[in-house]
Amino acid sequence: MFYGRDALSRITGNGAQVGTETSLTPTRLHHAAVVALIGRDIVNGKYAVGEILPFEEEFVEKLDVGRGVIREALRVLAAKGLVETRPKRGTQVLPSSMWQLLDPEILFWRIGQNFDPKFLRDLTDLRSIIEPAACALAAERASDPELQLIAALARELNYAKDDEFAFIEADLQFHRAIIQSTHNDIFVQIGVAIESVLRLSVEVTVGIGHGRRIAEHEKVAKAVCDRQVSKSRIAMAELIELNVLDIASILGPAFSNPKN
Amino acid sequence: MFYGRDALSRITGNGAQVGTETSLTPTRLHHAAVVALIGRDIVNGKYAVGEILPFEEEFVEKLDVGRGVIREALRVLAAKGLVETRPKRGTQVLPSSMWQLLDPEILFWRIGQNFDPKFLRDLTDLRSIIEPAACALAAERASDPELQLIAALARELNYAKDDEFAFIEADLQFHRAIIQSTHNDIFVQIGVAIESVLRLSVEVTVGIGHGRRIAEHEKVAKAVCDRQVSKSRIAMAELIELNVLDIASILGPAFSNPKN
DNA sequence: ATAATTAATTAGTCGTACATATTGACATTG
DNA sequence: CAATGTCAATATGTACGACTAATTAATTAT
Repeated sequence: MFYGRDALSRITGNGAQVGTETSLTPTRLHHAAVVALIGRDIVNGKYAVGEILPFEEEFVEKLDVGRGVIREALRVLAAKGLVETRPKRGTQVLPSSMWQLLDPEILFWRIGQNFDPKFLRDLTDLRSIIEPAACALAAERASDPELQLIAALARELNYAKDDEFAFIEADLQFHRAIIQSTHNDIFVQIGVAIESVLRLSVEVTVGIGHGRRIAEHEKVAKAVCDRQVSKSRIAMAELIELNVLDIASILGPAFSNPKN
Repeated sequence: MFYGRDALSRITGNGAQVGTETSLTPTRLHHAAVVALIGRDIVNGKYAVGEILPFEEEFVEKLDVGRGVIREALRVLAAKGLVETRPKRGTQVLPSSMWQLLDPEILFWRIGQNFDPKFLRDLTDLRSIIEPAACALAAERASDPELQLIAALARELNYAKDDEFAFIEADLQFHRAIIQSTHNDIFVQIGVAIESVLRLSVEVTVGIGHGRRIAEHEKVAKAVCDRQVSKSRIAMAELIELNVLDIASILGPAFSNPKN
C-alpha cells in the first residue's frame, strides 16, 4: 500500500498542471513535471528512436524554465536509459532495448495512454512465470507470522468481495504478501511493479469488473499455509491463467497474437 | 555484446580516476564519477538507510565541483530510488525496498565490492526461474533464423571451450540468443542484466574456471531447435542448476542459507 | 497541552559566463 | 583519389552568484 500509493502519486499526479498553461501566475513547471513531460513523449513514440530532441535552449524557451531544470531532467532520463547526451550533437533517443522497462515511472508513462497490447502481453508473460514461482518459494520460506498474514488476507478477500475498491486493494495485498514471503528483494520489486501496473491498465482500459476467483485464492492460501510447494505453484498458476484469460477475452486477438 | 560492453564501461570504467586525487591538474571529477561515487557508498551501506547525506554545499567543497554537478548527480540517484531530497532536511537514503535493484548501475555497484551472499542468491533465484521459462518460450516463438543462430552459437561454444575468455563470451551470447528469441523485451532486459552481472560476480568472487557443461548446452540447443517446449525448459533448468551448485560448493552455507 | 506563528536552513530555480568535447567541412598528404 | 589531419562551428558541460520557496523546529499564544 505504501509503495503503491506513493508510486502512483509520485508518477501520475505531481504533474502540477502540466497541460493547463492558462494559470495566471506563469506557474513554472518544475523538475518532476519536465521529466514526465519529455519522458512520456519518448516512451509513447512522439520522439522516435534515434531522433535528436530539441536542444536545451529550445526547451528552456518552450517550457519557460531555467536551463538547470532542463539539464537535470535530461540527466534523469539518461539515467533511465531513454536518452544519451553528447556535446555538439545534442540529446538522442536510445533504442528501446536500453530503456529500463521496469522503472515505475516508465511503466506508468507507457500504460498511461494508448498502451500497446504487445507490451501488455510481455507483462502478463512475466507475471505468469514470476508469481507461481514466487508462490512456491513462499511455501518453502515463509515464516509462521507471514503464513498467518496470508491466511488472514485470503479471508479479508472474501469479506471484501462485494466492495469493488476494497476487493482490488485486498487482492493486491494478498499477492504482495506472498511475494514478500519469498524473502527475495528482487522478486518483491518485480512482482509489485507488475501487479500494480497490470491492475491499473485493466481498470483504465476496460472499466472495472473482473472475476473474483475467491475459491482459487483460498486454494492458493491453503497450499502455501500447508507448505505444499508444488501445489502452491500450481494453484497460483491456475489463478493467474484465469486472470490472463479475463484480459484476453476483453482485449481480443490484439492481445493474444500481438504483431510481434 | 553491445549492451554488455557498454554497460560495463559505462559503469565500472568511466570513473575517470575517482580514487586518484593525486593528479596534478585538479582534474575535477564530473557527473558520472560523482554519481558512481555517491551511489556506491549508498548501496554498500556506507550511508545507512534513513541517514541524511552531506548537504550539497558540503559535497561541493569535498569533491571540488560545482553545485550543478552535485545536484544533477543527486537527481539521478533519486531517479534510481536511492535517495529523496527535501528542502531544509536534505537528502535522505531511502529504504532499500525502493531501490531499483535491476538498474545496471546499481547492480554493478553492489557486486563490485564486498558483495553480499544474500544478494547473490537472490540473483540466482531469479535466474533459475527466468531462464528455463524463457527457454521454453523460445522453443515456441523463435524464428527459423533465430534457431539457426542458437545452433551456431552452441557449436561455437564447443570450439571455444579451451579459451577461457572466448568461452565466457560465447556462453553469454548463447544465453542471450535464447532470451531474445522469446520476443519479450522485458525478459531480454532482465535476463541480460542478470547474466552479465552474475558472470562478473562469479569471476570476481570464485575465480574463473568451472565445468564447461558442453553436453548440457548442446542438449538445450537441440531441444529448442526441435521446438520441444517442455524438454527445453528442463534442459535449461538442469544447466542452471549445475551452475548454481558450482557457486554453492565454493561459497558454502553463506550462499545456500543466507541469514534471511 | 495544543495549536498557531515565526525564524532558520537547505533544496529549488535562474541567469550568465566560460570551458570542453564532438562534429562535419575543409585542406593536406601519401 | 582515398586516407588523414586540421580547424571552426556548436551544443553540452561546468562554475559561480543571487534569489525563491518549502520544510523544519523552536517559540509563542491560545
